Amino acid sequence: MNKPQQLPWDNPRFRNWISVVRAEKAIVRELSKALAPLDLKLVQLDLLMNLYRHPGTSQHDLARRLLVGRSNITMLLPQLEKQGLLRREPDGRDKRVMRIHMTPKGEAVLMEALKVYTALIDRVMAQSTPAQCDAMGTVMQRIADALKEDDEAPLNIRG
Amino acid sequence: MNKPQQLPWDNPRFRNWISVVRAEKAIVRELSKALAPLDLKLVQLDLLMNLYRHPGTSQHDLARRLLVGRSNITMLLPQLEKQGLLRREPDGRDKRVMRIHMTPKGEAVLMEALKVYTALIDRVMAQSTPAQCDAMGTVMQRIADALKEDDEAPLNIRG
DNA sequence: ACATATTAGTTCAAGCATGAACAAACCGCA
DNA sequence: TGCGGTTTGTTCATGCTTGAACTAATATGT
Repeated sequence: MNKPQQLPWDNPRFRNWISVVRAEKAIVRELSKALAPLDLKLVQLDLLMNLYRHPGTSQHDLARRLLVGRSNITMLLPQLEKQGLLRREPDGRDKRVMRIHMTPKGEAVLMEALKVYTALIDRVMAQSTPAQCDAMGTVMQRIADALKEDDEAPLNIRG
Repeated sequence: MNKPQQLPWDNPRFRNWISVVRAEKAIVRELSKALAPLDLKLVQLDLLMNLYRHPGTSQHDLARRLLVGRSNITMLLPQLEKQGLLRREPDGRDKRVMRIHMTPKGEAVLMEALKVYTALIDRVMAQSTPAQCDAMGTVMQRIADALKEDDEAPLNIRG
């Protein structure tokens, strides 16, 4: 129909968001390349990072925190287990759940990967002030919070 | 196992970046849901947005700007062409290249999708000040610029 | 002009993520 | 105890993305 009076590209908030998307894409590409020597993919690093902060977690909780399907975890774990980065052991009380633990090798690889990761982040943020970075983090945190409320309290009408 | 003196989670820049990743993921999920009624996927919207700003572009340039493979464009276009959102016509001078143009229907759908997009962005950024949003945009722009220099192929999206 | 290199687009096999359907284990309540 | 209902993890078919070959057209160098 008729064009909107104001194109999104004239909207400062929208333009700023587009910058986010582009930067995120660029970082993902760069980080993927940087992780190749460690034989780690981004999703695998994501998993290890979560696992480090939640030792002995279940596959279900892992999937929930990583925002991926449970079946994805099922197919992701054997790769990492085969590489000796983690081990799965059945829960004693609930025979359905598998508890995931990192191995020392897993921690070592994670630390190496995190060095690469932080080096990249430090590099690309070096030209912005800490105050700017914090402002960015604040905005992002609020975005995630705003959308998290949607998921947990889906009060809006679904039809 | 010697742990690094400073874990990345203690690094403000890294923590701020993690917020970016989470926010971006959340927005992507939310936007995908919001675009479903328009029968548009995110990559398709991405393509239309690029096409709007670069009418008559070639598939090769589209792929380069969208940071996807050329084969991806080849398989993406027929869907959109079948929906009547764009048309492909051969270049008069170079018989290898196809020029992509949006149809009026394509523009209409794009505008509808952009309304949804901007509404979402406006909503999640409403609780941050314009100054904070601009700071965020500045940081992101610098990140993209820093990584653009790495790439030998200059992708000049800003027109 | 002709041989070679390069480029645009396509095809195809492989890798990944998703969600529905499923089995096993657990929970709750009578 | 026993019977539905729920939860955990797996399997499988589907769709998406990629990168390597491939064809056709163009550019380049001698």
